[in-house]
Amino acid sequence: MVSTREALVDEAARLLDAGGVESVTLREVGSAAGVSHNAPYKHFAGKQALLAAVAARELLGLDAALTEAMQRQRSARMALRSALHDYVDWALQYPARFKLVFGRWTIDSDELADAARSAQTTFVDLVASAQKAGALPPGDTVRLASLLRALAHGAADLASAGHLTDADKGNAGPDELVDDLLDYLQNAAG
Amino acid sequence: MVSTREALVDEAARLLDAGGVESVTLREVGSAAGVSHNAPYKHFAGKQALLAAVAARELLGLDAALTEAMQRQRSARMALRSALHDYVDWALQYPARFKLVFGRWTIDSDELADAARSAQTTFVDLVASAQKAGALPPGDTVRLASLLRALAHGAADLASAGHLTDADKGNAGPDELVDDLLDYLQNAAG
DNA sequence: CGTTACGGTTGACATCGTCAACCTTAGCCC
DNA sequence: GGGCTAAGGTTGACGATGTCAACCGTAACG
Repeated sequence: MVSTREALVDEAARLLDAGGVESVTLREVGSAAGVSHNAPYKHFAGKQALLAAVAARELLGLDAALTEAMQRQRSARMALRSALHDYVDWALQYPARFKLVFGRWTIDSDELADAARSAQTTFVDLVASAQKAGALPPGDTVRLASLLRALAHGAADLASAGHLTDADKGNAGPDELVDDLLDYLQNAAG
Repeated sequence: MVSTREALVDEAARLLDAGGVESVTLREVGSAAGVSHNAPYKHFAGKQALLAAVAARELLGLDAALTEAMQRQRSARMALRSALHDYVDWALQYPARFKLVFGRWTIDSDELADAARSAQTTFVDLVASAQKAGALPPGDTVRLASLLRALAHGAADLASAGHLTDADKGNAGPDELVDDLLDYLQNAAG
């Protein structure tokens, strides 16, 4: 038997996927977890704190997936490409979790901040490997990582919101945009 | 004397800036416009329709700013850079409007769709000019425009949410990321 | 055995989006 | 002029929701 706290986080994540943030109500979360509409307050300071716990759990999962992609691939370039594609695919499959994790955090959560720091460090390491392997141009690694992260984030967000299909050409999805940038950077690395 | 409808849109935009989307209530919008809490329903089908009107107005303003930036600058490269910087600056100054305009639209609004199409066309024209001037590599213009738009969007969104300062190096703000990408693309065009 | 902290409950309250019913006024047709 | 209609406004109500307060049982511990 899992703890009630975990059950609440599980149900909140499930409702999040089912209908977006606005469909997550403390009453339904409690009800689905088999407790009353006010039980969540015994485990979280409020709705925002519950959502922060969901975000932290999701961010830890992303970090783990990133680490795994790093070790699975042969070349640093393919590892980076794979990681960015996984990120984009995850964002498109779970848009509500994506917006929750990478939206503005309304509360201060150490759990969440730690998870974010860990994921950021893992990704910067991955970018550094790709630089050493000559797949990316040299220079400030953190700054280059920010560039890659910003593009993947923006492409995923625009696509998720339906703003990338304006020209309905169909050949400019978020995955293709990531590949385009990697190609440009590869050439710049000479 | 402006129409009540315009006043409602004005007040909604003002409340949006004051405290985010969740602080925009139809009751307060109506009250601030000097009408009752139900008057907005005489002009809009509901809250989403009112927000869509705000988004459409904002998008038209963006399009106009884009056109103006296009004509103000000497070179196509500077025009593009200026337009992207303006976009980022606007997103950082009015994060709620930014999220509203570029988030998922929950209703079908012709007004909104037309404004988006217009802004998209203007931006693609700007990218085409930069390609002709040799500031950007040749190739699918729409796709290249998507790449630029995705980066600017992602950088602005991450910065607005506070997720770009993790390493607090301070030298990788959204404007710098835009410049980095433009430099890489300029070299690829050479 | 008394006390205390934890996790749960019920009940209440203010706020919000929305719907229904009603009112007023201007324009229009006969 | 008299009646009709539509636009724009009002009040009142309802259900859903986040949150607070009060209460309660139970297990650990001195």
